[in-house]
Amino acid sequence: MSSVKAKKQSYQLLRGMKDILPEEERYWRFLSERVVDFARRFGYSRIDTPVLEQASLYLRSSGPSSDVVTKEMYVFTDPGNERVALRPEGTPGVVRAYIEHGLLNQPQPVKFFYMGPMFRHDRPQAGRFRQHTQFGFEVIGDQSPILDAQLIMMGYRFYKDINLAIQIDVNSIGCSVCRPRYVKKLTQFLTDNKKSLGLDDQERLKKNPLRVLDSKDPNLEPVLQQAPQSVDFLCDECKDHFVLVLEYLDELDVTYNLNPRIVRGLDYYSKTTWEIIETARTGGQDSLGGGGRYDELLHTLGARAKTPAVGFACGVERTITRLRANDIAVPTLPKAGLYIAQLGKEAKKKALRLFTLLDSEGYHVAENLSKDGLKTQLESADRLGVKYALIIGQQEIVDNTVLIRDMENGNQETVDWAKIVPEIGKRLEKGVNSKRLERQQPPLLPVQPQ
RNA sequence: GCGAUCAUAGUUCAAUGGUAGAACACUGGGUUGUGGUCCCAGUUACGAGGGUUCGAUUCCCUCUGAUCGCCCCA
Repeated sequence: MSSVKAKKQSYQLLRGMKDILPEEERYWRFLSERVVDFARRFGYSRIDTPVLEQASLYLRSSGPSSDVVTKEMYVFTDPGNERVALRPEGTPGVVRAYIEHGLLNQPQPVKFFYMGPMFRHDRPQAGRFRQHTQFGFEVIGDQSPILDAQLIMMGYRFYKDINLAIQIDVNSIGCSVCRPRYVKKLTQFLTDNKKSLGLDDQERLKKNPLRVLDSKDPNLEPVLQQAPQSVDFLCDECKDHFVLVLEYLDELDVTYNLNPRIVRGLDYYSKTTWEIIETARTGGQDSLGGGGRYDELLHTLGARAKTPAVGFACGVERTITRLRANDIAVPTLPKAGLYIAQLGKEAKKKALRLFTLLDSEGYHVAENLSKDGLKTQLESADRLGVKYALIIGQQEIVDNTVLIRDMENGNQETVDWAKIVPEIGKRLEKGVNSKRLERQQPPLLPVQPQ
């Protein structure tokens, strides 16, 4: 061994990345359980697609005018010399899977949900990370406006249920038939008002005029008020569709906000678009989720038949941030009802056996078998908030008993080893968290025959 | 990608051109048999690199990261 001090190398998180420590786990568990529950109730099946895809998948789908793909995507050449990308969003992968596996041969529409990491190489900021998690719902293979409405309702209900005050902003941006007419008109209008546009907005006007509607420039506000609105340019089909979406939303008692400025940042949207926005605007990143119809994307990505689709996705980190900021309680993990404390070499062995016995009986048992010192162990039991400590020391080994200590009042009772399971059963009948769900498996170890 | 502010133990904060303190947390102890209070002790930090200086945690530069705003978006 060298005595030369090795230089201490310290490692740190990559920019925009985040560790999720146990302290935050309950929020993640809570949300993912909610998502799974929603999916089950509304008939969505889970789909998990890879984080890595051909880069061209996103270039073709999300579009050359979207920053998400052109500026923010993690693209690189893999060791096999293939251009690959870390997914910046979920929809293209799901669509790819649908086409590739011929899911058009299943009863339509096909309903998917997913939850997983997305990557965007953007400058991190409040509520914005380079790796973030989205859950999303997609319905592929049906053009009915009732699906748009149902998805909007799901997002609405999801946030209502977790007590976050949100509003839904809805718009329709038309289809490949009517949108060009609108874009032309809007471009004309914006060009006429060019002197009111800031530098950023002039750039947008060239690249993607629709996005100018999203501008936060207060000077532009009065101009945008006068701007032509996409809903006034919809073709008959898009108009009928949108009217029905709104009718269904009324029927579903979903309160929404008609917002002609919701245009979304991805190129594939058509007809309905919407965003889920926190009502208590914090100024920064207040969009919790968004979605829209993408009737033309499947075809763009190689589907043989025209296949309409619609979906939305929400940000998990942002949702958790808002839950915490609003002090919204989420369930904590169930606590153990029992704690095994041991003192001495033989007792340690027997404690191990007792743990296994009780665990296989379905009890949730805590321990610090690696510790010595009874004091330390009871301290730990106290911190864990267990109802009973089961103590095994030298005396208990000799007598073949276990000492049951009530942690609330300090009362202790010695119980024969053979009776320990029924004795605990008596005491914990009233306990809420102590008994786990019954399991089918046999005990891992045979009960000690004594 | 642009701009501003910032960077000291696990956490929240101090102090200082002569290498750093506290609180909480953690570990151990207060005669290997008793927790929720108390007492004692201990571990742990100047983000990285370079420059100025006799000497840098302190001043300067670069990098890295964080926060906030813009862009964009979840």
